[in-house]
Amino acid sequence: MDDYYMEESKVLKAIADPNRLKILDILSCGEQCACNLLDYFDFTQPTLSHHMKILMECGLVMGEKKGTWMHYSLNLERGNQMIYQLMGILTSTKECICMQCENKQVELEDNRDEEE
Amino acid sequence: MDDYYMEESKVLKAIADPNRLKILDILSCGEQCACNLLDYFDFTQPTLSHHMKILMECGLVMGEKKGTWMHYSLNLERGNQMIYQLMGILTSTKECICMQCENKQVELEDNRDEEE
DNA sequence: TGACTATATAGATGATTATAAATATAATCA
DNA sequence: TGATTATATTTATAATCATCTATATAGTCA
Repeated sequence: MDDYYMEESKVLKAIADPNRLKILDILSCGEQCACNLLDYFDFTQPTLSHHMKILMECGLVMGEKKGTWMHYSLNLERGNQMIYQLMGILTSTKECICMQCENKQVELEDNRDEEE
Repeated sequence: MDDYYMEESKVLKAIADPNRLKILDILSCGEQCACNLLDYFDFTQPTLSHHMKILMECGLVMGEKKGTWMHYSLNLERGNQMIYQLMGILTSTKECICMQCENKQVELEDNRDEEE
């Protein structure tokens, strides 16, 4: 169960960086090569390469080498999956972790009784 | 403009941790006090306090002190806002950063001509 | 009041991360 | 072939982060 949070946190860690959010925003309008992407930023080429690797490792970005140029594009299916899972965490569902321990539910009800 | 990515990355950093995702999942079913939350985890009370502070600072969680107990609850409006902004970044929109530099668009078209 | 309980804060530590400089790889072109 | 260009990798460094121990704060109850 905790593996689920671990996996989701990996994708979120990948996008929890202003530079990588900007990269995703740029790619949302279509494929770009690394050299074009670099123009938007102040950092050096190795740093861009590092960020692209992180975005590719979590599956959000796909890379295709065309001759000398590396072309990057968004994997929208992966993006949708990430957002769907995030909404699942923020929403009360039958599968939710707080439904899986009856004692917890009882304690919760007890607390509510005390409050009102 | 870059401030936008900075702000969004702060919320994402806050949730990009497996323990904090689990906390959000638990809170999705309703308010909980800190003592109940702690039962789900292996770490110590000060560590929980630290995580709750981070979740509160980004506005995703609200805390209310009731006597000795601290009661935490999800701020769903903030959660929705976060997801909406995330979807905006992953979607091609008129406001998108890649639309704001005409040169970039020209370069992009040139690249496409070369490819096909 | 004093003892107890719940929570927060301070300070320290080990792990992870963003970045740059230097270097390596690999494709293109003269 | 050699020069140039685009990208990736390696290594080092400074910053950030998760966690712990110890301590402080503040509310409850006898």
